[in-house]
Amino acid sequence: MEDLKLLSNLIFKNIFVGPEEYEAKYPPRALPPGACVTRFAPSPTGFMHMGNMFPAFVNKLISGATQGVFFLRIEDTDKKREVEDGVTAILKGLAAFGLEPDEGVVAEDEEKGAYGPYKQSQRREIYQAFAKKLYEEGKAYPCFCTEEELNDLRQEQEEENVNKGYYGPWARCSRLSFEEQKAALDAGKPFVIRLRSAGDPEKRIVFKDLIKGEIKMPQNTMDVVLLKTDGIPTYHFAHAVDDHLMGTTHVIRGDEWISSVALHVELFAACGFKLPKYAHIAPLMKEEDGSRRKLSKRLDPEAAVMYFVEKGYPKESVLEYLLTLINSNFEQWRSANRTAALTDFPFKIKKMSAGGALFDLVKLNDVSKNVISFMSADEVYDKALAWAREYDPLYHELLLADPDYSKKIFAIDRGGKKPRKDIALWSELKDYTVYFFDEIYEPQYDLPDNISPKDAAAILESYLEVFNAQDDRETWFSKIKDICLPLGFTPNVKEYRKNPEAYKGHVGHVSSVIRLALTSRQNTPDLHSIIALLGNDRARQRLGDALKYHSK
RNA sequence: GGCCCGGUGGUCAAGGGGUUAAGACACCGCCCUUUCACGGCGGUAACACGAGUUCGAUUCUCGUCCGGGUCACCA
Repeated sequence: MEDLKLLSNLIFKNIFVGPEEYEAKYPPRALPPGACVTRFAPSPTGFMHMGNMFPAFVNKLISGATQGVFFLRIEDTDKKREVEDGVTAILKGLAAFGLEPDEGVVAEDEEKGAYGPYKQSQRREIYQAFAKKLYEEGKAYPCFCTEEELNDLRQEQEEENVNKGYYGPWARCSRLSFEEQKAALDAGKPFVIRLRSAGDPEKRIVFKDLIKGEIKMPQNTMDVVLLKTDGIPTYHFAHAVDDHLMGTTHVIRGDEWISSVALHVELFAACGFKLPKYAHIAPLMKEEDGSRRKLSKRLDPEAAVMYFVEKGYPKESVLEYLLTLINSNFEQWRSANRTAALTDFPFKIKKMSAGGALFDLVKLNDVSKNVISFMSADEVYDKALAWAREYDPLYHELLLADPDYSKKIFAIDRGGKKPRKDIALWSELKDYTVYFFDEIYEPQYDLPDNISPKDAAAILESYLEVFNAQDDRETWFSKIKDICLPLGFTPNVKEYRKNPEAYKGHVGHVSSVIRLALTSRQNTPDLHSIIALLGNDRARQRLGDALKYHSK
């Protein structure tokens, strides 16, 4: 007994605060019944990508739907992989999609909440305290095996064709006596702390995954590393200690973690912690060469969360698209509640699909067009402006020069029962509205195949004679109809279809010539509105320029 | 290889012993229409395979196949 205490203090130096004190310091949360405490726990190893963003969103959704708490914990236990400004990158990615945590790390060196610190690198003593207790209870032991020894072990196991790992008869250090432990310690040998697994390979654990349902698998038998040589915990041990102390009720993470649940079950039991509920989310997939694979942070540009920000997808669009993947009944709800806030959607984790979905940019675009079509002109202006400030300075300047004018542009064909749905990204907007801005507009004088320059000139000439930008819609269009017949076109489209030989074309073709002259586009929103915005002088100028060109 | 998870149209998916197997995206056609969009109507297209249970399996069970994940002092 004395030996144990002595060794314990030798192994866990300067650990004077015990687990009981931490338990007291972090009491259970006072939350309404049914409230879920969820978390996002990334390691700061690079940019945010869809692979974490997706689960983060689900976590946020669940806590939000239950008046719970969503906190951010930084798992910076691997200094080798850590990246500079990693926390900032995570925070930025989260903020770009409105997924700010309620609690936890909120800036590179700032956090809020009573269950911190929320960076694992600052929780070393806590893990040590719990590991020390485990050691004293005989549930953990120091292991002095070197990397080479471990490699040899693995090779040996490979040759004997048995499961690889540090366990049972292969776990040499688990049988070290106090004397041997002490001797190694005194010799200054580096060591890790391992779990002394009590698992029985013949027995199975059963747990209920909130998404996948009942899962059975063999008990854990591995004497996994709890504390690394540097005294910092591995993911598994940190998960147990942190999620217990922080009061996490629901652990929602990618399903690559499913196979470690057996370990986590043992760890929680060994520590005397109540097991949280688990939900494992299938990964987002990508199709390539006919087969699918997990969306790759390294290989796929669209995996990066900032890719969507740069492209100019409104954050609502991305979230909404993700929701169509997350909850099978979201689209139905959305079509019944066109303008309701996303947070009003009655999210149910049970409705999540167990299989991995292909990430479909085409569908995203469709969702985005819908989202934008329901925005007001002011909203479009504000959001496009914010995007342009960051990613298109020239366009930003143009929008800013005359906000009122810009808003009128965005108001065309917007707000009615059947709004246009042709913008999916802010980055499309400049090209889409280019003819409204003289600074960037370069007229082009192409014509449709069935219109000769001579006819075009004739149309423009006749039109200029009657043109007035102040005309109301009806007058405006009747003037166009009126010039048709004398020029050999018919104002009646149906008539033309019946009898195409009799005419050069119909009013649509005439309009096309005018549209082309004014915008250099075959397709535009409502021409009458465009003319009104362009104003008399500018419109006349453009019509005249085109006339000059075609008369050559 | 061991252990897990998954498999309904091209994609996302509803359904869960008896259904004409929803809906959305994409695609095609028609209608509306001065263009494009929007909208409306319609169309092509699916239960991986094989056994078993059952009067009856897409649904339940088993096996096969295929896809994915995991077997670190990484998370």
